[in-house]
Amino acid sequence: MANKSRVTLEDVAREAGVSTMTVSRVVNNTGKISQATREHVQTIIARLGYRPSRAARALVTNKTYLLGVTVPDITNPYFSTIVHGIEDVASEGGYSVLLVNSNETPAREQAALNQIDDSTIDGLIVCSSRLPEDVLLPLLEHHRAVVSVNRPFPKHLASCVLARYRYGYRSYLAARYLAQHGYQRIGYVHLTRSFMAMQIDELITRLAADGIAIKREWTTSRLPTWEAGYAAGKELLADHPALDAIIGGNDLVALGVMHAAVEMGRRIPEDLALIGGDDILLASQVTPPLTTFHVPTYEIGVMAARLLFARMTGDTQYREHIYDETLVERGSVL
Amino acid sequence: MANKSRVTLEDVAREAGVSTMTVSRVVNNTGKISQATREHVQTIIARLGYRPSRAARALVTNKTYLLGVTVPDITNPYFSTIVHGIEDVASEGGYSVLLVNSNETPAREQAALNQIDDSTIDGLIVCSSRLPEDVLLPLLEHHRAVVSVNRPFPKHLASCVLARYRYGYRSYLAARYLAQHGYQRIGYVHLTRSFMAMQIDELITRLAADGIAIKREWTTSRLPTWEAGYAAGKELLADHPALDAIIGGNDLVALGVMHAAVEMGRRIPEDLALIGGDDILLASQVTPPLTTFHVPTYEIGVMAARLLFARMTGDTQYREHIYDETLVERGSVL
DNA sequence: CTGTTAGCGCCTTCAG
DNA sequence: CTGAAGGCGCTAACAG
Repeated sequence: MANKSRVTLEDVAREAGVSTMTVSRVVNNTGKISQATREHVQTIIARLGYRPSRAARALVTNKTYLLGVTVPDITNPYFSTIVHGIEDVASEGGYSVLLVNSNETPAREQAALNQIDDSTIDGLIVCSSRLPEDVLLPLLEHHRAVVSVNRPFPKHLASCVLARYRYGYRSYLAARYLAQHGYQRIGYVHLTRSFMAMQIDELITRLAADGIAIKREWTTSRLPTWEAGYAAGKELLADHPALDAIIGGNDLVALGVMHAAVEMGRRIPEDLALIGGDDILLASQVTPPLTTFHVPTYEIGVMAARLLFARMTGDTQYREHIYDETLVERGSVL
Repeated sequence: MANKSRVTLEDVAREAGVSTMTVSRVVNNTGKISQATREHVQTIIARLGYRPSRAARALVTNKTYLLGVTVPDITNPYFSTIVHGIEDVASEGGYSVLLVNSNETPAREQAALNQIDDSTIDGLIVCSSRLPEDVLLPLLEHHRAVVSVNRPFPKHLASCVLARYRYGYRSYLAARYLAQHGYQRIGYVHLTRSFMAMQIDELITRLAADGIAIKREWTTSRLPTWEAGYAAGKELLADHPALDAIIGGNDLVALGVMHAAVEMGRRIPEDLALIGGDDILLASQVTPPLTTFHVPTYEIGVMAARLLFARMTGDTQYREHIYDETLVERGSVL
């Protein structure tokens, strides 16, 4: 490192008395090389401390060995576990992960996607994008391979990992479950910008068809964070003290509501029942433990990466991986 | 994208009737360009959908606008929050983050670092590396700028973000705190491979000097995960039922111990006191809430990124950012 | 088995 | 204000 500039193939070739191609072949284990020259070249490589330039390689081979992954919030255990799954598969295949954490800010997601194109990464996994279709789709067209998690896409653009029904279908199931258990006034914290979550109006309509009445005022739309859930809980319970159950769009939100409720003197589940979603560790550790929907988060990441690799290796078929969200009955409902 | 190959500077130049340099200048907003040609070129760029190749740029400018970040476990909220902080600063500066999640596997950390060099990223932040010095240091020498989090490095190699005393000093403080509160038989779950955590023997020795006796058998060394803590709790409490307090190397571990203890019929804190470290959300939400050490995790990420940018922009001075870990007294200690 | 010739797409340098 | 030449470090495609 004392020398000013990088050791190149040419340096090695000169020193070894061979051509750059021979060195290149040794480095890449390509073509036929006599054992003698191979070893000789390897010695020189070691002595000079040569390391191939990924930038130069990328330029000529058009491959970066990088996968892009966008998530709205890496701090959310739901997403960090997905990333973990992706990472495991990627690293097996010799790939690294370029992480884009948009921090629940669509503008930032857009900016990041805008500067990452097919010369930066070989493939892209978009998790729960918060961008509207008309800005998202054009940004994806520059890429050779795309996989979407938790959001359906035009089939020619990307393969998808999706919940069996819809991501938000579980809110509907949760409401029915609560109704069956005798709860009458059910509140709902919808997740803002989640394109998969059931919209509030639709939920109300469908439940009405089942004879379950939820009022508009009992619902609110928030970011998928604990803090947002906490604030939602405070407001909902202050404005509508008669609520006897609240459905959170995910565990973080439901747990925030739980904290608010306890602070306000409600007993869970006697005074207020709670249901979340995602089954994060925290959900199982609070008292009472939170009834929620289990989601195979790690597998979602693994499957997304697999679907991406399939696309990257020329499989242009649209493929889908459907996962199930299963109710985990715990103590937050009577 | 129907066309087989990428639109290049040359395509734009030809179409616009100018040289590639002119186009390049327009793209990069460099040098003096007449308003007329600038606009003309921009039109062509838009029409052709030209996007500069990052690979080609990287080759000639030697800059990738990528920061490498290695963490042992992205699923650990401690690290995902640090990454969040790094990401925020990076994206402000137009940088993206290349994430290496070694999954608590040193071999994987090594493999990943080995294929990421200064032609891949412009700078590297190494968080809580689990690699021994003799394999880690050589891997870092290839990089232009390195920052270490939670592990001291030779000053010429990297700037550092470190806990004021040592990362593991808090275990010592925790033991003293427990002793002051009347606990006599204090167990300790040390974090395996953490280079900053106080070694078990040292902790015992120092505490002995303070008149606090901890037996070797009351301690164990585990991975920094909830599951590992749970297993440790089961074993420690089964083998040494007389323990009246246990210190976890971090919150995840301490919370695992708590769960095990409750399952085994212990009341917290009456039968068993618990102290963790990191102050993750989960710690504040269990019952009773966990006494722990607050760590400014997000700021650690921010500072690490700032120190890295300083190094990348030619500041070769060794710099250090020291953060404090402050005890948060909650309900898991009488 | 090994070497030669051409670029990959862009920017740096130096002329105009 | 604009252009021509050259090269970043590597590999693909041909020769030998």
